[in-house]
Amino acid sequence: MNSTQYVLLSLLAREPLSGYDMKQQVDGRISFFYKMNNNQLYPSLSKLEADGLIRLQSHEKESYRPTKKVYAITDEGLACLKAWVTEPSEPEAWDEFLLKQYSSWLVEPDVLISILETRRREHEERLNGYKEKVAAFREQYEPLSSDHPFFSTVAVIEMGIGFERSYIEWCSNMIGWLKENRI
Amino acid sequence: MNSTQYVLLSLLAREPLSGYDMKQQVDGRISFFYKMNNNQLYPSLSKLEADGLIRLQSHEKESYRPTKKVYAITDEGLACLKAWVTEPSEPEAWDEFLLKQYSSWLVEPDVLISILETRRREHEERLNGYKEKVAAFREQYEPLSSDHPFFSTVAVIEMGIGFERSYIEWCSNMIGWLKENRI
DNA sequence: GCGCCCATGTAAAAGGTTACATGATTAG
DNA sequence: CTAATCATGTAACCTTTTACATGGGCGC
Repeated sequence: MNSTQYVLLSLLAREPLSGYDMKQQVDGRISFFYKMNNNQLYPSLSKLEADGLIRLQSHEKESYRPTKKVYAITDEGLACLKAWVTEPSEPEAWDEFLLKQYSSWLVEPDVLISILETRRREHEERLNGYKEKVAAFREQYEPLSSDHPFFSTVAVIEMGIGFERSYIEWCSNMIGWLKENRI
Repeated sequence: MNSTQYVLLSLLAREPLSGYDMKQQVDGRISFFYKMNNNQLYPSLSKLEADGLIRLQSHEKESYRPTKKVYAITDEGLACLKAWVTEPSEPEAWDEFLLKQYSSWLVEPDVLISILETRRREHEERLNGYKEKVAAFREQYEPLSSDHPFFSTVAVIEMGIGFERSYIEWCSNMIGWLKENRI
């Protein structure tokens, strides 16, 4: 199972769609963190169907158009998707985690909270690592001149720090929201 | 020219290194946004050398060890790297932009400032787009239940908002710093 | 008539991942 | 004597990207 297949399952978990419609949705709605092309799309659909994770719901020939094949997710497909979403991701895999979060509505709030807490801890560790690196650089090489390699090294790590901070904040917001609305 | 080749140029712009040392540096220092393996490494080095962008500086046989091939960047290589760094990246390509910023010390501050300002503007537009999307969702579907697909949709866009914000802030910090230290 | 939209797909090439291969030395 | 480190590389596989192919209808 590759990530394209999980994306297709994620979309079909929401509503039945044709291959063409799935591509439209990916392009229009989640293109900022995932891109798909026809080459991955149709073979992935065939494989999902062969594995029994999706099934052909209708096969309409609308007048002149090519037969539109609308697929729906099966119970096995839904179980497979749920298992993938709750399975831990590596901290580097931003996009995989985002894809999983796109199906977080399938997961029980308590399970989701514990996933988010683990994730937050990992990113707090990374954040501290980056902070230490930058502090060491700044101490040793102050003042930094913009034509020195370390200027860029520090700049790149600063970007990492920003991302980790917003990641951690997002986890906290999600956890807070889930705990408030759990009762 | 693929991104691996630019990474190698970025490292050699800082100091002469052997293939093995480049891999060590990538693994140890910039692994959080870039990964490299031997398969890409050695063919890329050969190609860069064939294209005259790097040259073999020394070819030492230290007693028992395999001959260590230390490469240095050429003037053509430096020009090529500089051209790549100043060339605009698409807003989606985070990692490419980060790689380019790793060599930003080669670029004149004024040029770098204008690159960062363009970049910031692009991300401000994206941020506004996401904000509008979330507002529309929240207005239509309040209150959001955590077992409804839109809960996840909104969550994912919120993460995008966080990233865009930290990106914009980083650009602003860089621009501010460069302007202060320009005189 | 030209190009775009719908809707399915395929082929070829480039890029990336995993694992293996050599071969000497040093640390346990 | 086993495993790890240094240092080069190759082979096989998987994924991704780019482009093409079909074919009718619709707007300009």
